[in-house]
Amino acid sequence: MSGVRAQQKEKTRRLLIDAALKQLSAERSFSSLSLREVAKEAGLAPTSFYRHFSDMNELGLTLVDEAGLTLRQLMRQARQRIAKGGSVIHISVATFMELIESNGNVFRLLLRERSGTSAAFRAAVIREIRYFTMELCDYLQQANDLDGEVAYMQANAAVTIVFSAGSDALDIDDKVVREQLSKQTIQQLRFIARGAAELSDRRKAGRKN
Amino acid sequence: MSGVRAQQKEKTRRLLIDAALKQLSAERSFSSLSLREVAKEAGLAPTSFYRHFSDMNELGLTLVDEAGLTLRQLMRQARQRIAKGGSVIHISVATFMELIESNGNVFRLLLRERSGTSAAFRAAVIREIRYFTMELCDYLQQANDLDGEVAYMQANAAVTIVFSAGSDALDIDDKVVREQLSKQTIQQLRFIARGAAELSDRRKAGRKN
DNA sequence: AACAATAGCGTACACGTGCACACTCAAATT
DNA sequence: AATTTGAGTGTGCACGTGTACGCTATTGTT
Repeated sequence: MSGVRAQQKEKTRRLLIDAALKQLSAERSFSSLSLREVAKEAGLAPTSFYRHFSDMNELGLTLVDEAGLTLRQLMRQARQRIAKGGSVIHISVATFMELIESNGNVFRLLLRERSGTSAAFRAAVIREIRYFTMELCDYLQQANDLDGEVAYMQANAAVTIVFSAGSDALDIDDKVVREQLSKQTIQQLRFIARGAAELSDRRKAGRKN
Repeated sequence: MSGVRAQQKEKTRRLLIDAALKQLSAERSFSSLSLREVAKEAGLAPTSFYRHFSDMNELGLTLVDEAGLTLRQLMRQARQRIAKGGSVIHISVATFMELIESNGNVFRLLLRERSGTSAAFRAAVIREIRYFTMELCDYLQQANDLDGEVAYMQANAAVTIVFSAGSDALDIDDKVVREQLSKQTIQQLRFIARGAAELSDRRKAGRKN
């Protein structure tokens, strides 16, 4: 196993993945992609596809995994910025919006497959979003000293709001309108943070009595 | 124009609409439906389809319109229940969850086409959701005497949370888990309501000084 | 050096698709 | 009563699809 062969295989595997990603757009969903199209874009014969994936489904799940990875990188990036000081909510929203702008099609993939027709896809997307939510939950719990259940509800609501805003942002070209959307999203996240903090306090007070 | 003919036409038009709705499911999206399938389900020859819709697209937009109608009926229904007394948030969530249970496929249609590949579909869905949001916004503004902009942000966030919960509910069979989801959603809506009320108060106080 | 494994190719097939076209025949109009 | 309209039919075409099959050529193993 010198690797010359395996290395080449990995290379064309990436070619296929990238070919699929490249064809994704606002007008083109993964499910509308055909095996032949992807193979062609990768410069392969249709039948060679099977040397790497048994199925378009398998390719799709790989893409979802990669998208989840992107999401986790985003979280790390946001944390680094936060460590340098500034409003947590503001920085998080800004970082997320930058993802939308630079990796719109990856995000679209997640949004679409979350409500798609394949149970496996839906489960995979939900899993990735859950990771994301859980990481935020831990952070909130520690940073704001929240009740665990309350922190989860806040994290869940926050992720929902941010993803929805991201979805809206995908259809907005005007930079000014986008900024407006960010501002609104930030305010909504503050609503949630405020409500969560109060409930957490009330619960803690209840326990002491 | 005695109507015997027009009446029959309307009847088979409904047949087509119902056929399409019938074929929608968790595993079957509208975009995956073919003209031939729909026509067959309606008991028509494929080519007869064109006497009623120029396109599958046109049928789809009609379905989205109907879904929007369903949404507005839901709002009315919730209001009637609220008038009889009880927690506004609780009743609203319960009513919405009933819609998910009885009209899951209609709701799925909205969710999917909102992030679909057709700009026209996306616009149509967004329009319907906006109507819904605006109606809620008016209600919140009047009932809670809120600042207009704040009321909109609250309505927008609330609809986002509820729709997301609805989307989750579609994949939950267990009634207990569903109830848990409802409880969580109610709590999240309270977070938002709390935060919105505070901001609105602060704004009003600011104006007086 | 001989052999096995395998990435990639080209051909071929059956299938479902949207849609064009030329019909029929009942309802509506004149 | 004569004519026009239009809802619904059946046939047929060109196209894109997934994938089975047998092949080549290169790498890895013995």
